[in-house]
Amino acid sequence: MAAPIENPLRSIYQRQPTLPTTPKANFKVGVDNVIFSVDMTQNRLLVLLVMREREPFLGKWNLPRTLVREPESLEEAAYRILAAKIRVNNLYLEQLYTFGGPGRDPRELTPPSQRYLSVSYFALVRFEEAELISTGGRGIAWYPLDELPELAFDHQEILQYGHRRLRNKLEYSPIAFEVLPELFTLSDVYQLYTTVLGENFSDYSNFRSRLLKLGFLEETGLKASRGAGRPATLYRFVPEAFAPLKDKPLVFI
Amino acid sequence: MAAPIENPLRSIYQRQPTLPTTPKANFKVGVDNVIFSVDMTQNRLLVLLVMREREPFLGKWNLPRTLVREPESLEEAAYRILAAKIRVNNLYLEQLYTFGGPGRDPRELTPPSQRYLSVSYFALVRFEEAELISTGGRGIAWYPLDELPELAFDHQEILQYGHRRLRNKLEYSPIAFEVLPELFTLSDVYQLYTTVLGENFSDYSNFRSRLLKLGFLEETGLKASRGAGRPATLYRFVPEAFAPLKDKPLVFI
DNA sequence: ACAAAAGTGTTGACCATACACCCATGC
DNA sequence: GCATGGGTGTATGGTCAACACTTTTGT
Repeated sequence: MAAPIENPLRSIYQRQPTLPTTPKANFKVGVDNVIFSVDMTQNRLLVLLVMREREPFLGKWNLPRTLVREPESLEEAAYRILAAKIRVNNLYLEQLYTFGGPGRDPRELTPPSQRYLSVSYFALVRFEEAELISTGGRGIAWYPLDELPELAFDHQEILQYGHRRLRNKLEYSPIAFEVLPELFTLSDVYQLYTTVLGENFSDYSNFRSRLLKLGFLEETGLKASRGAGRPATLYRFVPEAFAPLKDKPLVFI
Repeated sequence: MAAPIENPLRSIYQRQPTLPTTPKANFKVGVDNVIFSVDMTQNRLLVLLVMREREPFLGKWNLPRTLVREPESLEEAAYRILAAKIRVNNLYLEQLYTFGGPGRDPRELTPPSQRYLSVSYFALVRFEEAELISTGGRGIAWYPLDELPELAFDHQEILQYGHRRLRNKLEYSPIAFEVLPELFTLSDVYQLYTTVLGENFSDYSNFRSRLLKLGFLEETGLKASRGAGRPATLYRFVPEAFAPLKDKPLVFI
């Protein structure tokens, strides 16, 4: 996964080194969450956006965010905004990337000189159980990734970076099962993969046998009947069976 | 790559949310570099360490680091420390992870309350051309990864995280060629992989044919004779030939 | 001539892909 | 009984690990 803002090949001697006498910057640290979920009924990949209620960018959408408070860790701050916006029981959360260039936040222009750095987090939640918490009424919504509004700050970039991470993670780690219900059918899994990675990422029957051969899905014996067609077997993800595969290069494709 | 400090499965409702009235923390932002290089003559993986010259942890080793100054970006700060410690022409640099929990730095204990966050960067440089810059004489050295001294702060953790990233990157991206000389033999490449990933990661002849089949190494026609034995063909990395493979899941193993 | 290092080839096991086909249910 | 979605099987080609073998050099 390449970092988005870097050019690794640039020689360090093409740069004018910052004079060591420049004062050390003072930062406020924000945490920005890229929260994804998948609406399986409509096969849509969604991201959670919040309408800004103050300047700068009042009235524009942005990612759920907060400034880190005195006693809390970055991860705690990430959980805090998440919990302020939605109620969920299961989620996957990991740090994404840190954006810290000068000029990211227009508030930096007004003295006393203050820099704004933001550590972004990436989350995946179960759409069916995610209950949005409406504070005062308006201004929080799931947006399909292909119908995004214009975003404040550099949140477009952060979101793209998160999307790339989501697709990669799906291919080699079992985050899908954090977000599927306790019991699920194999076509549930297939659908989830399809809506995130796009159509024709793999044949259903091959996907199916590959997945089963990995050996961490347990047949429950229960069946799910959804309208017409043969009822599907319900499976359960078995973390203990997955553990030994943790560090191996997996391919769910 | 799992984040090191997180437990994704923990429910957010097991946490006591930070009261929104807690004041926003003020941060100094440090950049810590995990700088690797490979000594091919001795088959050793090395990391650059610096002896601390002030409190806290005076006299202990730590990663090269600096606080971000007013006008510079994170990446610029990373380049700045790197350039202050070594002179190189080629390097690979990318952001690693951000560590920001309270209590990481003992200086946080003395008021006025100030938090220290550190954004770590990961770098790979060419050992043969990396010239250490000795400032005042002592206190900067390449350490083999299996003979590390005790490190200050949480730098042991940062280093381990960097090491994990290095091994992963080596498997699916061409960073090795950033660090090999312009012209190299296939056993140079093999040796580099072996010293980073450990012995028996793959048979030489299989590694060789896999690598050549990828098609981004160009035979130069030149030969390298190193003592006894058949002279080896010198190859060159061709970035244009690699470009189309950029987003595909590569396996160098 | 022979040791040392580079480079080629072969084999059998496994795995991915693209399909064709069978099964259980609702209507 | 037929449409619908679930599930199984198979033939083809490719890839991978292990290992034997050939080639080109220095001494």
